[in-house]
Amino acid sequence: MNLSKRSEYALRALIDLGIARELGRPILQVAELSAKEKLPVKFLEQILSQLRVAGYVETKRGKLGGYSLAKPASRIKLGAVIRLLDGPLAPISCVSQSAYERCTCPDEAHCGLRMLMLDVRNSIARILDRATLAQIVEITLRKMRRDSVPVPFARHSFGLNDLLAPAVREIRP
Amino acid sequence: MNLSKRSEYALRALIDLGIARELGRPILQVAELSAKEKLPVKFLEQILSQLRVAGYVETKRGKLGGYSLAKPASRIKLGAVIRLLDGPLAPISCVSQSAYERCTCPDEAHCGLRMLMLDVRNSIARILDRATLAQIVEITLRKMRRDSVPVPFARHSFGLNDLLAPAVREIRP
DNA sequence: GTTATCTCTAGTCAATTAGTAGACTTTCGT
DNA sequence: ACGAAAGTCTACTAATTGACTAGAGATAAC
Repeated sequence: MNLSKRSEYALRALIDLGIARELGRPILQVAELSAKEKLPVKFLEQILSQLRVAGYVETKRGKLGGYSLAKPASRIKLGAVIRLLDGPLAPISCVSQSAYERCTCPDEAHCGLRMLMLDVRNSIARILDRATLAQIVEITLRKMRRDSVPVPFARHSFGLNDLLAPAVREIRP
Repeated sequence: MNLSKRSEYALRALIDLGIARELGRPILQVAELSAKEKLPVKFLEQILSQLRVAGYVETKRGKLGGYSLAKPASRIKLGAVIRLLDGPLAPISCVSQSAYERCTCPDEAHCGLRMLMLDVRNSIARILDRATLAQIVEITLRKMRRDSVPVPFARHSFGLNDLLAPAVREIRP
């Protein structure tokens, strides 16, 4: 019942992009994302690239480039993202909607295991296919504010730029 | 979100043992189980052995031996079986009850992904930790009877013995 | 034209999965 | 007591997947 790291990182990145956009920073760089979530840069790049091909993110190349969401967060279903990266949500393929495959059991219609797993798969899909990125972003931000936790990626909080800028200024007076 | 073959086969075998007991055949041999479910014999043996160590099945060794349930089917929780063979039900370990592990995210309490996955894990666990072998067996048998499908392992239906016995009689008159 | 970014392709390394193989032990029927 | 038919135990393996790592190339800002 595992979520792969790929999916996990993809979801984290999307959530960050959603938060950042909400706070007026539509574009983030891989370096920022990987720093915040402590993820391997190159691996994350691959994942973001896959998300781009699938139409979830857009990129701006070159200096001052970065990634941004390619569509409204309310139209990004988390179930679809997981399916893209990890394949079907169903625990066994004979109960998958998106990638059904017959299994070896002699009679699917009377297979107790299948009935059980169908229940599990529906339950997972109900949650994941309803949850949108917008919902997660909203809940996260609300919780952070309620608990007065500093919100990441806000333009006026300390971020990578705030930390680096003074040093740069000293080097080039 | 995958169930491994190990778990799948274990569950199938347990369900068969439950059905067989219900029909007055408390003991089944690996050969019967693997024939019915079309599973590799030796692999299934390993799995049954693991189920024995964990206290789910008992064995009778030697000729006419075989496997039987070691406790009432109503006391076998399917979630526990899956945990034994596949590890935690949770999609990511920071939401596991049985094997919690901190993840790399900076702040668990305000992690949107974690909230979502907690929801998923609870939903899976609710189903799997409530479902007992007895329930699955009962539902399966009811469905089979309703649809007038021949029930496997019944003492008076055609089974392995019925198929083999005539041949044996001819060889030894 | 230099520097900071993303892009693409390939390679690696370890773990996991799904088995196989075979010698060994136990028990039943005769 | 013996042989056939069961389960037991340990080891091996082959293929796949997962989680990266490496590095040359393209693009855009300054």
